[in-house]
Amino acid sequence: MERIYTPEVAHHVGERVRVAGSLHTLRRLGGINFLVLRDARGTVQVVVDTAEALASLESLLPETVLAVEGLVVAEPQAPGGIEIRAPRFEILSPVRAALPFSLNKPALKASLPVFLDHAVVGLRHVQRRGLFRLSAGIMAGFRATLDGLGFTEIQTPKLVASATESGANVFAVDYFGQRAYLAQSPQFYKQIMVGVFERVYEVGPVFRAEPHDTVRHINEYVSLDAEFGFIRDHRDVMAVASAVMRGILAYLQAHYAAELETLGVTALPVAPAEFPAIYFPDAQELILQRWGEDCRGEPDLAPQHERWLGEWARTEFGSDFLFVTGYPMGKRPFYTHPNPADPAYSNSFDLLFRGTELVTGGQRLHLYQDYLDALARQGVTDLKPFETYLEAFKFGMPPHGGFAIGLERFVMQLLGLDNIRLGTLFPRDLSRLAP
RNA sequence: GGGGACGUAGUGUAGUGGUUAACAUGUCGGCCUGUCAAGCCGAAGAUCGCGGGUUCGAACCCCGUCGUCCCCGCCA
Repeated sequence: MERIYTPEVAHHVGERVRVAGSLHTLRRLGGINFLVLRDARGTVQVVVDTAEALASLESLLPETVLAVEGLVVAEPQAPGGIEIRAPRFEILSPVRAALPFSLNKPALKASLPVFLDHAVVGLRHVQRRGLFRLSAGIMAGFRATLDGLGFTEIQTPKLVASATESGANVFAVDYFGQRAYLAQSPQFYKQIMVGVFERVYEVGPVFRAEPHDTVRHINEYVSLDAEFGFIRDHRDVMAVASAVMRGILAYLQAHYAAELETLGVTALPVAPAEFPAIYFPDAQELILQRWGEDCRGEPDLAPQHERWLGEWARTEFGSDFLFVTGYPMGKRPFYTHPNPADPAYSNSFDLLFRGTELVTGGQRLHLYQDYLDALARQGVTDLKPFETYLEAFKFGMPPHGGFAIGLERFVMQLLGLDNIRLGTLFPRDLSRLAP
């Protein structure tokens, strides 16, 4: 008999069906017992009321993998109004060891380190599983939105020869006796590919060797990158970035309602047709006026400043999103395009989502000579590591720009997680390289 | 890299100097024919992270050490 998924069982009342999955829970009441079987899509109750059937489950613990054949019966007392009776069990993979923590309770009760140590089974919990389904939905929504805008998906190398993009620390690896690095971003390659496809995006891992230890940093994360040509300036990039955010949220609403419900998300973030934006120096002025902290002249915003600005966007514009534009040039990588009217500031932006930096982007330089000048200003004398990168500009690149979204941070802010590690399948941090 | 807090059964917690370290959950055994966080009865399970010190006496106080978490810097 062909196996069906648990949500389909309801369509087979009066028939015998075969379902397969994990033993979620077995409630033994004596003469009647209820086994709940969990598969990838849901759960179904199986009534076990004969000694033989019960004996076939003897000494099996939760997470035992089994197949069940039985008769589907409509029963008002059953969860979902449906249950399987007169079952025959086929044990596919018996479990006789107790789990480190219960997976069959509504809320998973394990501390963060315990959960992470046992993530291989902990991820099976319905809520954790739903969270990572949602994460898949964010990637799918990102792709769907950009596909609709004429972008081409690319995959660029994660093993790279030079680690010269910015100040961020990189992981060095041995590459057949040569020094190589794990890519800290696809920046160079995605720009190069604008010369090929004009509009590109990439979903892939990036590696940061920063020894930071906070609730919103990990050392390997998934970056949702986009880059495209023939822009006027960074405002065109912001328009696409906000369209992507709205596109992702709409995609979740359309295709991931069940996961959102499982995770208790009753309302999606407020993403207005046009996201509010504030110019970097104006943001600092606002912080002084509203919260009395003078950070004018500082090259960057501190996390507290971002939280304040997030509140402000919420109360002032009813938006969960806020662009901060024009970060000082000194704080941005060399490929950043300056503001022609105010060259100390850049044509770049951050997008704050509920008061945390979620997206960084901007207009890039596109003229060959500008790159040579920018690198010289950075004190770079050896252009050799930049050779392949610069070659693209030598042979003509359109005005372009792009942005990158941190996937796990998006999940974290969307679901109000306390720690980004909860939004990462197998997080890599200062002390965690396994599982 | 700088600062702060916390380490107690498998798991989550209580216990702030005094016999046998408590509760919930999980596990094991028993009862139970409508459970859905099942219920009731019983059992096992902790050298209180590790090492040293103070004390008649330490889970508790002190020092060291290891581990974990949080904040800042930095970033997505």
